[in-house]
Amino acid sequence: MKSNRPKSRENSDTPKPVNIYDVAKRANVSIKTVSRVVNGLPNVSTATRTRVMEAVDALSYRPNPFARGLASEQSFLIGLLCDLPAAGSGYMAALQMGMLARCRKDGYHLIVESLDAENPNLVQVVQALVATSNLHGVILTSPLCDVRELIEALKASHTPFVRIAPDKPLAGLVDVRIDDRKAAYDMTSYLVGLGHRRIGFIKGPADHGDANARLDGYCKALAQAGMPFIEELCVQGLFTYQSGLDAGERLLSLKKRPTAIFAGNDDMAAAVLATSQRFNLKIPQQLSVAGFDDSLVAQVVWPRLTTCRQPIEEMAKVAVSILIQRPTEDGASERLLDHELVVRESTAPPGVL
Amino acid sequence: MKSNRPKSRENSDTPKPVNIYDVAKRANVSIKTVSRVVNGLPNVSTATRTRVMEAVDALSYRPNPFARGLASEQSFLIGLLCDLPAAGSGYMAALQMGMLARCRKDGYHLIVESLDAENPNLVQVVQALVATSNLHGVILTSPLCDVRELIEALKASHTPFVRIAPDKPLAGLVDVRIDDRKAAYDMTSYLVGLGHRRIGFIKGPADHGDANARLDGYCKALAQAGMPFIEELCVQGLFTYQSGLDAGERLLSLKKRPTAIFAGNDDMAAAVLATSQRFNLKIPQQLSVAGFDDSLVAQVVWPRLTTCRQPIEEMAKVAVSILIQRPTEDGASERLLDHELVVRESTAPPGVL
DNA sequence: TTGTACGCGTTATCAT
DNA sequence: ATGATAACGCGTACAA
Repeated sequence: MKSNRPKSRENSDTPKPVNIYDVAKRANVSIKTVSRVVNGLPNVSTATRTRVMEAVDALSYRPNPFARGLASEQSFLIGLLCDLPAAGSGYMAALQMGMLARCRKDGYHLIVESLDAENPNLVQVVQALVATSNLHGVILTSPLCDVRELIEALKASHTPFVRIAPDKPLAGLVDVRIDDRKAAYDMTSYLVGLGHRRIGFIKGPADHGDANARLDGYCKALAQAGMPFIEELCVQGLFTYQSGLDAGERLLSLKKRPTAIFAGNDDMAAAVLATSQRFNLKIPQQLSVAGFDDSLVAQVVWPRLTTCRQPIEEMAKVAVSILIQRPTEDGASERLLDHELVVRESTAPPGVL
Repeated sequence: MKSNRPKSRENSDTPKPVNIYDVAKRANVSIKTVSRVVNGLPNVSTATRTRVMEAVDALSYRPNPFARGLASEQSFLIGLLCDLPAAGSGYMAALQMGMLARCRKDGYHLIVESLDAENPNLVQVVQALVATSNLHGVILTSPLCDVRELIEALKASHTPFVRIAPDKPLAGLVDVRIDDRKAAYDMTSYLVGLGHRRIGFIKGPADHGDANARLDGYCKALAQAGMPFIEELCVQGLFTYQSGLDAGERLLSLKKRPTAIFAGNDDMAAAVLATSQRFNLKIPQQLSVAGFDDSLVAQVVWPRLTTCRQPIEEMAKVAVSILIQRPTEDGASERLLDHELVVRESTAPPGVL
């Protein structure tokens, strides 16, 4: 016979890569039919289909992802791009959990990549990344999702991507987020409702997505309550614990110190807790503290933090779903998920002693 | 000319997948030569080499990973397998950071997969995973790294893997860890040195790698100090914050309560801090608390935790390095890294008021 | 030092 | 409903 080899290995000292030919032979059909069955395509008689399926798991055959990728441009790989400092946070961990769960459901895998938003040749890095890993889609988190050149590079590479909690909406992009403005508004209103009249606020980094919206919400709530926006009560933070320490110090050193402090995220709120210990302030009797995210720390500190829960895992799942379905090829879209106020022991009416 | 197609696209409405043929043509060489240059193989004159390299980045050519994988069995993918509950911890986050950094250095990518150690068909899941993703190597974390069937499955699949911080050494495996026993011994000795005579201990889950070694170290230190091991002072925990709450409660409810508590990890130590608030105990004046890991929480709580730092990122890097170099094809090996005692504000001599 | 030709395991086209 | 056969892009014996 001619050496027209339908492949298979006999010299088995190496395990035994079962391939589509083996299955075809065993089921007495062509490889194309096997392919159809494996990929759930129509036009196969139920008889052959079952016969093939039997062969498949008799041989415990798995399609080779490389061959598949090479032939079909499908990688089943979702890329998660996150900024270096954020990579270790509870927020990111929760995101990953959600993505993982959703990926698993459809046989996708998650590739994690940490980037440095400050890196001057960030674009190069990303280009190399998408080029060398053939991602099915990419998920961008803060603050990466607001870096213009990065977005342009991604667009140019024709890699679908969705942003989670971006700062500003941008033409033609698809975003997943909560209404940070409304959420911060709710929290501030809650504090006002408690009776607080001097409410401090610790901002997040100016380039950071949700941070600005939260500031807006804070302002709006004050305005609506007929309370003035007091410059000195609104200090800059960076979403890090350390920055929260500094911010807290500044707020608590004020001549007229606030009776409540609303921090832009939980890490900074936890820092305020620590700082108030140094100032010998009892929480919540002498000072109310609120955070944002409902991350792990919110429940680990004492007293536990009143905070605003983002449905982080849910957001992650939605983002992956969008990518998998490859919708809105061009049209922008925005998925707005619900937030939730979580009241714990760190807040109370002012002046209760 | 014959239709022996060196491929390339002219009808460019789709971007333009530059392939090795394009580069070859432009550099006036064969694809084999391009391949050699791209892969840094020898036997290429420096003249041609530079010519090829110019062509490469003139066209900004990137080898197609699928084709490469299909032809060479190289995936450049490292798999990180972690248990579901652990996935969100600071420990895992730190591990990832280290792995990411190391992977990047050699053009590898990190695929994260969360598994449920309790899942009865865990083995199936893992088999499917390695079969469908062609991992270059796999990293196992606690408690997955001590699940026998899992290890057997991995062995059978011929996927190289290394374990991080496993419980027991197993024949023929390669492990990366610190000396948990020694570390716990050091911490306990430190507390003894402070003058504590009743030292509580919160164990980690029995099936969890490092947990048992730490218990051993605790016992050894007591013995060496001529102190008895007191049953009621040693309570079970699960490495979770919640379990720490329970354990702390039990220890602090004792008739003769301990003057110091050494928790198996930081999360549980943080919980003890919270519980002692409820018992109105001043830390460290009335109770010393020590943790383990030096994770983020250790610095976020107040007072900050005295703890034992594991070089987590370093361990991660070492693990990846091992996988990349594919060493010790069969021989076992163990890399022992150094730990470090980090003394902060949560510990002090007993009875100082 | 350099090039030719084939194999890797799929998917897809186009007949049957 | 099913099958022969050509891509897909790269590595690599083997030849030159």
